[in-house]
Amino acid sequence: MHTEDTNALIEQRKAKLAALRARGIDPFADKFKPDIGCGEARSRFQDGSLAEGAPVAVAGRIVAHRDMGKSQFLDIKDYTGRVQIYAQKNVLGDTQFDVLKHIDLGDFIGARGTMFRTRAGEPSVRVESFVVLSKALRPPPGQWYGLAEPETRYRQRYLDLMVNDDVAHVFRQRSRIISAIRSFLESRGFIEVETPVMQAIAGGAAAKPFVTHHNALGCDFYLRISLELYLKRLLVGGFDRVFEIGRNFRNEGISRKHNPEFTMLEAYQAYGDYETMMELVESMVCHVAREVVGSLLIKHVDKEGQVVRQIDLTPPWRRVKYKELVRQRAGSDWFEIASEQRRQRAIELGADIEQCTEDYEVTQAVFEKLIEPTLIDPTFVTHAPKELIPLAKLSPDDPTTVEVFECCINGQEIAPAYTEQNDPIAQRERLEQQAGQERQKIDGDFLVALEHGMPPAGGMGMGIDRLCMMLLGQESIRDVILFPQLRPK
RNA sequence: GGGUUGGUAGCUCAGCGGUAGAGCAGCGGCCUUUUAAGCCGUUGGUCCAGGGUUCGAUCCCCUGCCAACCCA
Repeated sequence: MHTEDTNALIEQRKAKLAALRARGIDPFADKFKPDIGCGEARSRFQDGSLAEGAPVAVAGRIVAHRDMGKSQFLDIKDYTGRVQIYAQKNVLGDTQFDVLKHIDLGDFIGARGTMFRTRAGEPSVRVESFVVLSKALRPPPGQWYGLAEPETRYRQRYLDLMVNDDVAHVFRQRSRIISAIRSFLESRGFIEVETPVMQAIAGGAAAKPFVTHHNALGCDFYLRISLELYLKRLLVGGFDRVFEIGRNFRNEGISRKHNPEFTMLEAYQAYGDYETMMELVESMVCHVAREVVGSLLIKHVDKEGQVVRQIDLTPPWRRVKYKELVRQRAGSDWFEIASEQRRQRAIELGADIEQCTEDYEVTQAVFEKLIEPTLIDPTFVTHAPKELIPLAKLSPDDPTTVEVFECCINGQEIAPAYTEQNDPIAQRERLEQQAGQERQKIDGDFLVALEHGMPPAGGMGMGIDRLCMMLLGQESIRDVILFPQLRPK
């Protein structure tokens, strides 16, 4: 990034700014109220709802400039799209026409005029007057080749959005996805809440937290790693259907699938269970896909436009038990053989078990490495081993497993859900077991809340960023987060 | 943390052991229906940094920094 103001292009623009001011024009002072969007004016002229000669006032950023001498064409762009405006010397007069000499790509202008069609058939605004609304002192990235360098795209996302329309489209779609989720949950009687981001104990998941310090209280806080334990407190309080869409923070690596801060949806429904949540997740994702993508068939394409992956969201979604999937992939005797044999076989299969100390972790490594990436169409993987999930209820028909599912789509975990544990004594035991010696990690206040009585409930979480990747065909989480985490410059 | 690739003009990229190139943008000129406008002319560089090899390094070697991707 070039921040030194010694650049010649910047100097030239500053000189133009000074020239405008010398003429009594302050390019930042003018207010201008457009009465129609740029793209809107163009499309409405095309469909006939805006007639030849109709007066319009449009404003936008100059994205192209074709100087014909005594007339000029400029493309201006706003949120609705772009439109061509046509400035003629004999209409504007020498003085105003001359102002265009001090205009650059990237500047904002507002123009009044009338709609007409050029000889080439382009809907255009014949400019009768215009004002400079903002002078850009730095040049925009090239319009034709765009902006390709990933670092600049992420670090200066505004430039990426300015010139890469497909990128802007992804983020508008993301906004619509979150909006569709909200309206879906609200239509089912859920209320949206906000719970603390700074927590004395970061619970609800196994992840390394970020630490911060509160000066006045003289103590450290953690940025939350999940929303779960506070939303359950609200179930205790009588909010039977709650959800929160919020940022979680995990102090771990950065990858194609991981950003240190990411957006999570969690929803809890009293008197529901994990099967209730299956219906909820399936209906919600289908609702969002129909609303935003307009189809239950999601196509991912490469740079050449070739379809590289197709995801079929048509319900009902496949439901399969965790152990069943593992047996299919790793051998029908997987759970019968000795622990050492499992380890050996996991290595032969190519799973990475170097970090694994417990038996269930070996199985989980097989699942993560060899099974999860193959689950492209939506799959509810149910009945996970109880060791994996300490906040769920044991399954009555197989008490080595819990009443949960992990919804996998696009080869990624997208939504876990449980029949929530509401037995305070069993919950305390599970958490203490998990915490091992480190007693401080247990959220005692949460357990007190459970002791006051939590209704039976189903709960679900959903990684919004990964959902967006799946629905919008993006292969990196950085392409669905406006400002992904980067090393500070 | 490991591997791979890369860092050259505002943007996108070539190039190469012999004093740095293109397109676009910019600047000057011509042009009143262009749309990646066109035509003529032209400015612009710490070739990421440091060290080494060499008569000579943007290029080869080493180290470092930064980034992207993959793996952990």
